[in-house]
Order: sequence, then C-alpha cells, then structure tokens
Amino acid sequence: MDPVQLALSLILRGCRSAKELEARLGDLANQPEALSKSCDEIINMFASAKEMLNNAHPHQGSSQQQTDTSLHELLNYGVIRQAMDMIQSGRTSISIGAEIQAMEVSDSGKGSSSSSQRSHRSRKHDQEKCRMRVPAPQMGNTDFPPEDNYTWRKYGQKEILGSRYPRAYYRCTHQKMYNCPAKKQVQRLDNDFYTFEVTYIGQHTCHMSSTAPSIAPPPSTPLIQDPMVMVSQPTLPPPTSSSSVAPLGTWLSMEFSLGPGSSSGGIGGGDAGASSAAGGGGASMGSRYGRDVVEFPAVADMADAMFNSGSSSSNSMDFIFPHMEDK
DNA sequence: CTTATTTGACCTTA
DNA sequence: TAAGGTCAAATAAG
Repeated sequence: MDPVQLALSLILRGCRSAKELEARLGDLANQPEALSKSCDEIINMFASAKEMLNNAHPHQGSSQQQTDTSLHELLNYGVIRQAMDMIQSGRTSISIGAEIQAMEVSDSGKGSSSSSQRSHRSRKHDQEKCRMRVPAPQMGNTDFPPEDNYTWRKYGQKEILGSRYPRAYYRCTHQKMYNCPAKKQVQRLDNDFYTFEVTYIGQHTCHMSSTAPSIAPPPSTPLIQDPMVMVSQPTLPPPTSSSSVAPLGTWLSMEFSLGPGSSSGGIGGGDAGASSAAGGGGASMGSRYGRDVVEFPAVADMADAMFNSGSSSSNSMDFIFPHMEDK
C-alpha cells in the first residue's frame, strides 16, 4: 500500500480517536493520566502520518503530478483554511467536500490560450490543467482568491462570456527569475459567490532552484485518495455556504466552538486573508516583494498543534499560522 | 525606488 | 470574427 494511503488511514484513525476522546472527555476529566495517554496516542498517529508523508516524496511523474499537486494543496490549504475560517468565525459546520466538488485534470485544454503574442510563447496545448473548487472565506474579505502555497502575480482580468464574475489571471511571481511557467486562473462560480474555481496551468519549477524560495516541496503524493477522507462528503452543500458537516468539522468542532474568545477578535476576518491578497486583486500581497516564504504546516502539524494547544482557542492558531499576524 | 495591480490593447485560437 | 489569454503602460503602494 502506498505510504500516503497509510498516512491517510493514520490520520483518519487519529481523527476518530480524537472524536472518541471528545466523547469521553467527561468521564476522563478526572483521570489526567488517561487523558494524557489518549492525547499521546493521537499525537503519535498524526506524527507517524506526518513522517510517512514526509518520506513519501517520490519523484513524481509528469501527468500525475498535477493531480497530486492539487490534492496536496487541497489538503494542506483548503482544509486548513476552512478550519481557520471556522475558528475565526466560530462556525462549526463546514463543507470540505465542496472543495473537491469538481476537480479534474486535463492535458489539453480548451482555453488553451494564446501562444506567442509578441514573442515566442510555447504552445499550451500540452499544458496540464488542473481545475478545482475552493471555498472563499465566509466572513471578512471574501474577495481574495484562495491562498495556496505559492506567490502569484496577477497579470490580467477578463470578463468571461456567460459568467457572472470576471476571471483573474495569475502567474508565478518567480516566473522571470526562475523561469517558472506556473499559472492559475481564478474565477467565482456563477451560482456560488463563495466558491472559487481555480485552474492551475503548468507546474512550478521555481522550487527546484537551489536559490529559489523554499516553498513547500512539490506536492507529490496523492494525499486524498482515500474516499473516507474527502469524498465521503457527498459534496454539494447547499447553495450558499453552510453545509453538511464534514468529518473534520465534526471532530474539530469542540475546539472551534469554544468560548467567546475563540472568534479571534484580533486576527479575525479580513486580516487572515489580507496576507494572501487584497480585495479585488492580487494573490500575493503577503509577499509583495516576492521573497518572503510562507510555509504552511502539514495537516498533521495542525492537528498536532491543536491537540497540544490545550483547547486554548485562538492561541493555537498563532502557532499554526504565524505569518498571519504579521500584517 | 522597487514591486504589484489595473486595465485597455493586442494576439491567438476556434 | 468573437472570445479568451497576455502584454505593458499607467498607477498604486511599501
């Protein structure tokens, strides 16, 4: 079995254990040892999973990588972002499934775009495209495109026929410096203002340069092949946003629905997103000068942090998203 | 000053 | 020819 799959099962088990622990919290309240033991078990599961994920970085093939990339990003950032949104908004039910509502990989594209305009531009027929849907933050500034691990520079925006919202075009900030061909297009869904459809085109090469910014390593492994993890949520949450309860949301709910403070007065709302992009526009405000590195912890880290953070509400987020505050 | 965003014009493709 | 994708000048922002 694929190490990643193993890691996934571990994560799942960790989630379940956490949930069980949640249910038994009352009973264990006066048994610190048992509590501690349970915590350790959970932590170990996530730690092991993390280990596996870290070790599972085979050099990916070409076509598979796009999928892997998306999945990885999805898991790392989509879920984390959702979780963070939940924390900040106090919301307890989320729809992770929505994030993978429609995801596809294709290697020929119709919007194959134009080739060479003023200079030689390689044909993009063979460019890989990967489309996915990611939820916008439900509160605060919902204008900015979803954050992923890379720094993007906006180079165009266009009204699209038949679409209510314009499509924004981004390319990798390091396109010039590292000749990185990665691009992405971001557009809101017609029928769901709170969901972006993000199309990734091309792969990042900037991380391969030794001098290049040390973004997270190229996601390589299909993190979400286990149907239990993602697909179990039948997706398609109701129109607007609040929606079915994802497993993660369930087991995290305890943490997230904590007291009043957890709505995070400070970082709240717009700020979180501001690091990613300012309203209406860019995708990379946080990295205006392009060199700062934002490294998101893996999910395991997040869970780890959460479980270690002693239900201390927003503080844990400082650990998880340290960069969020430096705004 | 440097870097990012905006936006109309231009180019390619279907 | 229309639509979509990209360029690049103007502008904004740190």
